[in-house]
Amino acid sequence: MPDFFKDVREVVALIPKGRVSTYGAIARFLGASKSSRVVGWVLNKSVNVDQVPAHRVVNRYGFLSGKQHFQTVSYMEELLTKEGVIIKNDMVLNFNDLFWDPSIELRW
DNA sequence: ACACTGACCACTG
DNA sequence: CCAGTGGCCAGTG
Repeated sequence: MPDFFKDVREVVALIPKGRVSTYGAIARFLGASKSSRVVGWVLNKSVNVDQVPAHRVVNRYGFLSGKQHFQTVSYMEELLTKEGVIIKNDMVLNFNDLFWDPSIELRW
């Protein structure tokens, strides 16, 4: 298993319940060599991995761009709603407040 | 080896 | 303030 798989999953696993992060934020945190596309791709391959809360990762506008890749198209929204995140028209409400940026939150 | 495809994003005009 | 564009990089055919 390539390292970046582990890296991405590690960061995603750190996103607190009820918060969301973005592909770009994770990519930047992992280093300039990583692209946000690759982050999305890793999550795509991680759908079946329970330990990775892929539903907490959205694009920079708070849009649920990955919902189509879950078991059902409403599953991502269900999970987030269950955690207290309100979704309206596939968008995270109050996204700015819920946004969790690893390069800020994980700064030692 | 080559071209194309993404759960993306920053920059430009 | 937009829409367009180009870079990003791993996988797939």
